[in-house]
Amino acid sequence: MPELPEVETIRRTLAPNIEGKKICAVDILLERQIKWPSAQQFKELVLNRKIIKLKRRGKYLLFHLTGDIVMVVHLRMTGRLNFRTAGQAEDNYTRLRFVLEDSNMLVFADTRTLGTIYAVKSDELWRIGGLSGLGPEPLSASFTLEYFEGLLEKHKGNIKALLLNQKYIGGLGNIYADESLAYAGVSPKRKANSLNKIEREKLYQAINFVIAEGIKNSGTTFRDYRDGLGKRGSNQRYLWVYGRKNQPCKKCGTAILWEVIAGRGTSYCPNCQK
DNA sequence: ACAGGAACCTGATAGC
DNA sequence: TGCTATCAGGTTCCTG
Repeated sequence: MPELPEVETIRRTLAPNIEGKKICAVDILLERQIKWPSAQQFKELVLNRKIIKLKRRGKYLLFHLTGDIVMVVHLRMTGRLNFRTAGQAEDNYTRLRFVLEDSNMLVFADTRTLGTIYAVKSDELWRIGGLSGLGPEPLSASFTLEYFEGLLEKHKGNIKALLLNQKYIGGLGNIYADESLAYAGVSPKRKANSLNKIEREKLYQAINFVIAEGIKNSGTTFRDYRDGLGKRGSNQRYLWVYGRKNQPCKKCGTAILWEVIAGRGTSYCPNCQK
């Protein structure tokens, strides 16, 4: 569910509440969401350690703990991380609960149970394949126009599939891929290497723009997404195409189309996006 | 390299 | 009201 802006918002809302706190208890309610190591070993690795720093890479959250341990969380479609003060009601679909030294809690809840959680020594992050192979992310120094142009020139596959591929660009998902293409005026059906120089530049700027706006608006809440304190994002108000099937394009009034492209539901304006 | 489909899961909603 | 089909902010694995 959450893409880069949502995960970044979760990071920002959680960090001040959990950094510097010790994990005093771990309740694992659904063991299979712990992907590495075993549930028992996971518990031993994180218990009684202090959360030094909460970082993010792409759609992954990295909890840096004392003793060179890193707990890594990927929320997939419906995962949530919630900071709960001692008296607050239990989340529905709680799968994992961390009780902190001040008796507040960090709760992992996940309706569809697709989220994945790991704990590794900091020199064993390579065990998490999707994380170690992550491409440069929008707004970062390594995501240059030169890199992006080279990427598009090298690939003759579908542009939308390329934008969604985390090893090429880290952090874009279905919403922001569709929005980027809409802002750039590029059809999601195009082949990556068919974009000319102007289109490549427009798309590069569009990606950085929609991600920055998404962060500024605290993420996009369609259904499940909430920040680390349970609040909704507001970016859904500003979307051009995603979730707007049959509604008029905000630019030209043409009805937004929806169809499956590159295996994902895709929204676009057939008039503005060529 | 690339495309397409299935798998992993549960729940909301649209349509009949 | 009640069934069925489809869809969902993701990723990985398999086949062709």
